[in-house]
Amino acid sequence: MDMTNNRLKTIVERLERMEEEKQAIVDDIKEIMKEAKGEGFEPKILKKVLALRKMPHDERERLELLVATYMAAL
Amino acid sequence: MDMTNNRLKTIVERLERMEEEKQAIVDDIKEIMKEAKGEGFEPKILKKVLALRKMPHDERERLELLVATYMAAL
Amino acid sequence: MDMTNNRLKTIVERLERMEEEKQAIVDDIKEIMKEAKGEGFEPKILKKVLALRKMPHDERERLELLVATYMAAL
Amino acid sequence: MDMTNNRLKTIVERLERMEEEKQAIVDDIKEIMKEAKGEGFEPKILKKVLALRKMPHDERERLELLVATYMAAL
DNA sequence: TCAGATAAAATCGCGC
DNA sequence: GCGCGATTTTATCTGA
Repeated sequence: MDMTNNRLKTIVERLERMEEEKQAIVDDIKEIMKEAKGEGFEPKILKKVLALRKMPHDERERLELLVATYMAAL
Repeated sequence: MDMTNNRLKTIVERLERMEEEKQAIVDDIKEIMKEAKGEGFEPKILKKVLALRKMPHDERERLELLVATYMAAL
Repeated sequence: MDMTNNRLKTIVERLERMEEEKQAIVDDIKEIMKEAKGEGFEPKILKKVLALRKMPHDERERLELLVATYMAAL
Repeated sequence: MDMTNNRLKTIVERLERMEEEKQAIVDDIKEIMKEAKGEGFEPKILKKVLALRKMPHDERERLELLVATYMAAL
């Protein structure tokens, strides 16, 4: 058998497995959101909370980039 | 202690863990694409192949037929 | 007055005007798509048709051939 | 002649004209960036400046959304 | 040419 | 079911 075809098959199947895993996690997240909603927590607000908790990292990176940019601009 | 706050904390932390896992998989997929590219497989084509394999057969036919129809009408 | 600052101002304002024009066209395109949908044409297919007509003929053939090759190899 | 085909043709050609206009503007913006670069202004910085000048609007919207969200969450 | 950053487009999920 | 807003994915661009 052609080894190149074999290699392609291996790659595609690996990617497909990983896409499945990813999708499974996405589904789990949705499921948790749904449960939380059933307990009175709004998904919309939960998402906002997650975003806010994640923000400090992003925000710090953004600030560092801006500082570097303007240092370079001078 | 307020059980509702505790419950909320549990939910948020679970979601954050899952988001991390998801991100790890996304990074892995990128890594594999990169490797595949190094072996001569075009990521762009690989993505198209994955999309085609994922799509229901009849849906794919429907799209192709419609595109052909529109093209012919022009 | 500092001529360099003046020049910078001119450049920035020109760019801002062009960004606005660009956005106006983007909005118009969306509007036409919406109208077309109302007449029974699927925006998704219309976009594919536009992409196909825009793509150089040989590039299109190259992509289709590669996809077919990969699919066949699996 | 089939009026539907005619209508489709009209729509597609309108869209193609608008895409051309859009592309022309995109090209103009690039051209100006290039000129500015020739005069010593870095495109990277210019883009940052444009983003900053545009931000107040976006930022205000973001804040208003946050306020509304948390009011709703209470 | 390539990786990393930016912007554009497509998709998804909510609310009406 | 449809439009709208948010998220995710794809394509483009710039600098190394």
